[in-house]
Amino acid sequence: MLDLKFIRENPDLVRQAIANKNEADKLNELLALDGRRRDIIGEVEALKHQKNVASENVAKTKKAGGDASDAILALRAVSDKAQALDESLRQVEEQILQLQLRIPNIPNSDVPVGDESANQELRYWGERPSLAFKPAPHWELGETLGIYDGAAGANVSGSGFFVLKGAGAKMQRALVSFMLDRHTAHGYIEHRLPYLVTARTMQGTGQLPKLAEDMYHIEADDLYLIPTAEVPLTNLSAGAIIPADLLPQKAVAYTPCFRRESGAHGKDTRGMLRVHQFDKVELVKVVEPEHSYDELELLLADAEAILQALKLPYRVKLLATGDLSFAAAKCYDLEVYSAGVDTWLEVSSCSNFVDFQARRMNLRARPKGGGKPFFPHTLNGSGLALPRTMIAIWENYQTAKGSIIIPEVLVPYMGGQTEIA
RNA sequence: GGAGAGGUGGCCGAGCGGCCGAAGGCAGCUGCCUGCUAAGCAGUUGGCGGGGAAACUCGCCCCCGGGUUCGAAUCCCGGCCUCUCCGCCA
Repeated sequence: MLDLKFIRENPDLVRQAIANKNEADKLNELLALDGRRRDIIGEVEALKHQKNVASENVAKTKKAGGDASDAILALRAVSDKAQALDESLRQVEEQILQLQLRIPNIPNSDVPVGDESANQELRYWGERPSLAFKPAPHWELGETLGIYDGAAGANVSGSGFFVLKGAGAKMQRALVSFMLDRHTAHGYIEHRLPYLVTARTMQGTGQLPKLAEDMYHIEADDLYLIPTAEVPLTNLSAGAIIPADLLPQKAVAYTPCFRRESGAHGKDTRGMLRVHQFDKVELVKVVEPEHSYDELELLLADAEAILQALKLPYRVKLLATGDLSFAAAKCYDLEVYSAGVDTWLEVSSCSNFVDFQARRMNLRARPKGGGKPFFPHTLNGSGLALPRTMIAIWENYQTAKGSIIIPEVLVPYMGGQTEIA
């Protein structure tokens, strides 16, 4: 979230960001509450000071063996009044927090303003495959080869779930291992994470309160299934003050991701394009504020390296303000071209959240020589989302006879297998 | 799931309901001393918020949230977490 003081001092900037991100504008309400909050604080603290002084006098009187019953009687009134004020302060602060949690991050100045039509396609990499036959979509390929079973997924869990079998399942595992190996070679520390997290954790990275409808919630224990490893991975040190010389922290984790996709019914329903559960390898960085935009470029390059190694054609998009997520200040999307469905599939979003998430989760860092703790910047990016990466492999590497050539870098991870036929 | 123990500052560890934001120790920092290091001596070292240009000042913080009280680290209730034992279990 944004610093209350910053909001107070830069209302126009904040209002513009809200408009650019198409969020509800509750700024005036927030500012009014903030004024009330400070009024109450002034009052309640004066009262408490009075109370503290008088209370000390009671102690002294009693110690000296005197009678303090009059003073005590007078104090009771002051004490009650302070308590009542404290209660209204608590209420105002809760209201402020609820509003504050719904104010989006401010887009960085180099982010194009506008809706998704203002997104900038920055560059293309690789050649789209030129197939001498009409490429089949992955669900046809997969079902024919016996490596994908959509019906079985629906059978056990309903629509939006799928099953991989044989070489399909193995390729998914191969991709996970390959990605983890690449990223750890680039200095990311591998993590295994909980898939269920608390509401507080969801709030830390910005999923709650806004996206409550998009997540699976376990009622009995009040836990949420993670929609991305970003959530547990970024929150690992939430609430703590970490030594700044531990920065930058680079972490990678493979987890399944669970999404209700409540707003997306009827969209991309075939195959593995949009599903309720999918695997993803995620990169997270916690860095010094002054380096975060450089780190974003490096993060993007680390994600791109996977697509390049797999020889999959892709493009890089810089998202416009209207397409930017609630918590992000700047974001690049990586989209892979997939021949069967003949579209660009988003396989990674690389974002810089600056101090927005750190402030929400109260994650701070202590400067090397000591001094005031500061909010580090957090970043994340998929490296990469699995089903769509695999879709692109199946569809781009398919042959006229219906088999799939396995990308070279994956062959060692597939036990030497070079083709799925 | 059952029974017990415990959560205090960067760490260890004390703490009768009233100068306790908290003894003492360690670690850190600053002086002094000293060929260097160590030791010794003295001082110093938390977070958040309000006011102030600033020096500074006020309030809150002893796991969290309530309660009792003029006054709570200290008493009461609830929760969370950690540890030990038993049971169950991949």
